[in-house]
Amino acid sequence: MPVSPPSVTNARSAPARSASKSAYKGQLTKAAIVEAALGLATQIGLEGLSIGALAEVMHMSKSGVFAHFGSREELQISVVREYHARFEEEVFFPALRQPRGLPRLHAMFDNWMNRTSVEIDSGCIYISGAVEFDDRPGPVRDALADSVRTWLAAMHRVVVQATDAGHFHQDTDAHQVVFEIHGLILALHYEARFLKTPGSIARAKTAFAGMLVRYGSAAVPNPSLSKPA
Amino acid sequence: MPVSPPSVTNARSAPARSASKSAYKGQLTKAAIVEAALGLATQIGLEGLSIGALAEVMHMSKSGVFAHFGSREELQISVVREYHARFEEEVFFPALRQPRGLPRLHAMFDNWMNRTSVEIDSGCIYISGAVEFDDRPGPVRDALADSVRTWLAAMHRVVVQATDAGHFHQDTDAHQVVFEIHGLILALHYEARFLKTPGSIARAKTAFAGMLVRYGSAAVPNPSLSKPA
DNA sequence: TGCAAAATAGAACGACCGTTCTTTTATTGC
DNA sequence: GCAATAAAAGAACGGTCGTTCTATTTTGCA
Repeated sequence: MPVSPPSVTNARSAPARSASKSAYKGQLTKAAIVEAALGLATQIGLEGLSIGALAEVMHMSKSGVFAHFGSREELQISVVREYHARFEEEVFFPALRQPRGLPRLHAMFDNWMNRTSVEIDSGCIYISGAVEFDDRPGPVRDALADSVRTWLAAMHRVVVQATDAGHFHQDTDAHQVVFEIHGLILALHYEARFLKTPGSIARAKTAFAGMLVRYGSAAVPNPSLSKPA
Repeated sequence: MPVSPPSVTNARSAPARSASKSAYKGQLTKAAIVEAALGLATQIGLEGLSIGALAEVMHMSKSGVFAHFGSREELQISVVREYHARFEEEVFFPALRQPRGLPRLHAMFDNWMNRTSVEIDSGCIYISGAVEFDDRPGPVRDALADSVRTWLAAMHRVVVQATDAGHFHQDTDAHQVVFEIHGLILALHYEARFLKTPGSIARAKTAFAGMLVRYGSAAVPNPSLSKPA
């Protein structure tokens, strides 16, 4: 299950005093640093994220920032985890309130696309991180890949449910559907953010609607083809 | 027209002696440097490309390498131009030997996908560059975006021709087709290179075949749906 | 209020970066 | 082969980076 706690855990200064009782100020500071780091990382990438720049944003000293993580790598991992949590919060969990099958899949795609639309300005670390770490093994790459795989697996589950519910052809390859949806999001991000091609959001929506027609069972007309609100 | 000469032009040491007659050794060296730089850039990105590392590969001094370009930015632009030339050579020009319309489009996709398959190991600077420069204005970004736009425009032209030839529905939106094909390539690159998902190449092929069915005119059955050789 | 521990600051390190300048070597044209 | 010129090397610069170490300040708890 793609559930991860907010996880404000320290790298070096773990209190270790039996149960975590007192909310040290350091943890709040660390959370604020991670938030700022996430903002920087979405713009300039996880690799472009520097402790010096982060310290400046936080009005802190480099060593003050550094002490919270113990290494730049640990900082990057914290950023990935924070991004993962927000992605779930914004894209995955709300979709669970929709009924299984096609409506839920449609909600997941809409939420994902809305987030990507925002990220036309801010950037997406699942996409930039994939490029930065695609042949750089290590814990950062692992954290990134695990997050993305978790999300794609969640989508896959929903597609299977849609097929079982008769919303898709019985012989629908769920992995194939997820692959193609992923491609739409990637194309949207590429063309809108890099090429600045107008109308990319509409293209992604149109393509998704076309996918539903192609994979949709003829017996059961697709209930959520019309744009929701 | 997406045609660019090999363009071995110097930044600082332009001979300027009327017509360029003598083939200075420096131009050969520069071409070799660009080739090595292209190899490095595909692996670690245009931003990761450093003159020091490049000098080491070339068994030259940093300043020796540097003198050929005058700036790192100029080096990066040279790499982009070289990549552009090879992309044309490998993907675009061979497809022109196919008849207009669907066969040519199919060849373009196949060539593009074959190249992307190779780049699962080596990396694609059209993709990594988009992430590295998506909010970093300047001549490198411009060179990259121009190259990609040129290529997408070429694909668009071919789709229009396929529609005119009756291979696609008469109301086919060519930009939409190009958008979706682009998405397939991006998904292939992402899932194969970063996530290491097996079978991604087959997924891209399957999705393209599905696209042909969806956009294909019912009157004229698609001649090149079967895999070519 | 006082004391221990946590949080932060500050300075310094070695490494690598792109770039500049000067000097030496290699190449070209006559 | 010689002189002119291009190509390459070498050393040094200012800058940023992640990290380490020590000192100082702030916090939390009795």
